[in-house]
Amino acid sequence: MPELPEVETIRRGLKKFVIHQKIVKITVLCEKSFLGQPEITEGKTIIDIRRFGKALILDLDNDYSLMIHLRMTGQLIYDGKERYAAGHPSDNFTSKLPNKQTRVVLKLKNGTLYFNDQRKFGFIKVIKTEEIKDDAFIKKLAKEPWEMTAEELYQKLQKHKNSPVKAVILDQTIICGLGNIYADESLFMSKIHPKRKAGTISKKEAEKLLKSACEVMQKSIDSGGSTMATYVKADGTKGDYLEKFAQVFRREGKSCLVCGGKIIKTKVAGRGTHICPNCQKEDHA
DNA sequence: CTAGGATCCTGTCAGC
DNA sequence: TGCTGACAGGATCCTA
Repeated sequence: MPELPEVETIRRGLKKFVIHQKIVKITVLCEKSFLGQPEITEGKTIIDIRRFGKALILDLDNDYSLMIHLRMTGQLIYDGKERYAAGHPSDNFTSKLPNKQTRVVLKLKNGTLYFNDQRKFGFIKVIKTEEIKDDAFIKKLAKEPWEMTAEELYQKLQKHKNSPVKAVILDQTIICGLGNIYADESLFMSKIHPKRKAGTISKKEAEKLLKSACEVMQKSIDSGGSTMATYVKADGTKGDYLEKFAQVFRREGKSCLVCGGKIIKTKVAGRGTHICPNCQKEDHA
């Protein structure tokens, strides 16, 4: 799914397009994609849009909120005077909606917000605004990289010392915001092999890793996420983190931009993982 | 408690 | 062409 930078990009975009709009009608096309009663939100106005890690919250004017998690393949596409689309990149951004992958349709006063999700892992749920902080997922979220000290990260790595470092930094209850792309990019930037046991990461390396995570994600936010945000307008700007900044992600077979060696793809913690074997040594010590 | 693997679901692509 | 297995920008659940 969209990782933290993409969700932040969505938040900013939606803030521009749907805030202060009234939800006229919600149509649920896939039962498992919408939890709670849609009727509670109908006729209510969106007054704020917040983000907790990779989760998005639309606050309404009746003390209820809509919590949205895109997981792997979720997308939010606003179709009004102009179109704003963000989330998992696909042709849906520009195609006619609703389509086969549309799970929920939120008819707003001046446009329509489509929730598309190929794999149905994502969801929208109705929640009382004051109960968000007690939500099982929200409650467990760790700090985002820029709120955390290197010492804190180091201690957490020590606590999970037998797991591969990549698995540890993908855990949202340990450090919040990284997903598969930014985990690979952060590890490459800090010259750490993703398979190394978390316990072998020195304080110095933890510091470098934290700094890299901040840098990689901030850069992506600044450029509008990785391929995600699309204004379908004449001059359409487009997020293009992968093209512009990715050093290893989806670059297998290509040359490392630092040493010229060949980037390879392997598997760590059950996820596709990209590394430069020359810059990131497994047997560091 | 940690660590690892299976699982939710649909679609696409490489390799026979 | 048709089939098969692997894989996918996430997180949870189950087991040892």
